Amino acid sequence: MKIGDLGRATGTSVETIRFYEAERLLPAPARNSANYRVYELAHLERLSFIKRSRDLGFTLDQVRELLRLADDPGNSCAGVDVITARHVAAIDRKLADLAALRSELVRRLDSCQGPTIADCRIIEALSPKGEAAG
Amino acid sequence: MKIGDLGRATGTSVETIRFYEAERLLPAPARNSANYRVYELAHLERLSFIKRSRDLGFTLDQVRELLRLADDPGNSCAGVDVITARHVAAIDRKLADLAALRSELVRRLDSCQGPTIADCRIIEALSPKGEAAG
DNA sequence: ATGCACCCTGAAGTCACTATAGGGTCAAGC
DNA sequence: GCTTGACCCTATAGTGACTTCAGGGTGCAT
Repeated sequence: MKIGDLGRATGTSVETIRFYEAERLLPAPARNSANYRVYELAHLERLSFIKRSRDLGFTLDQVRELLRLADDPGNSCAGVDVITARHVAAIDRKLADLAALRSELVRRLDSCQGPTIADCRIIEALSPKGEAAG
Repeated sequence: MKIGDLGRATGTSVETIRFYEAERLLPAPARNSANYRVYELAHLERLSFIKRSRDLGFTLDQVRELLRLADDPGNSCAGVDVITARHVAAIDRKLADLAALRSELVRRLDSCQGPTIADCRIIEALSPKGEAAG
């Protein structure tokens, strides 16, 4: 299996696969006579794991840790739970931040009286002189 | 007003102010005999505008556009509304993505039976062989 | 022989800063 | 007058997770 096949099979770009190899997330595969990378099933499985983890928003460092834990079936599951729970907490913070941000923006959009910048409540709210309107 | 004063007045770091100057978001101020930057009220107002916009999650390119629009009071307010509405839409997408992500993670956390990696439903769900569990 | 899709490496670009190295300025205190 | 410490300066590199680019090699069909 060549790098393009692996990319199609996992939904990962060729460049990203090479990047993961440089980052030591994915072991360097064998090369054929043309110096092309030749991947085995194990690579496909490992890259799938990485892809799923990334799709779930884990950072590469978290993925590294998850891979390390997953590599030994005798490890305690607690480490995985901690990483996941922390990640959920981080997502909760982001959700709260974004929701606050959104309501602020919508409030400004709704109050915009236009038609020109001179009357625009959004610009007014962003400008220091528009403090009272913010 | 020196760069440190401006930073304290707006809640921006000195490095960020210099960065904004290099990015031409903030005009280069006059210098005193010691080659220190000397800021006027106009700089304070412009940096406040930038800071508020950034706090609302606008990208620097969006801030640039908002500044351009804000600079002419005769401009139509519509441009500002479009930028803001697009930003709200982008936030909505992010909120939906994060919410989906969160429920996925929580589902996996809840179903984790532990105690070891061998029984861990999270790792199982991330692994290709655990497809049926995901 | 030509075209095209695919592969290779190494380096630079993205975003919005942040940090670091290596210096200069200025007021206060001894 | 000398040091200490807070502030200022420039230029450069680092962050995360890729993406893009330059410049080339390979393999197969026409």
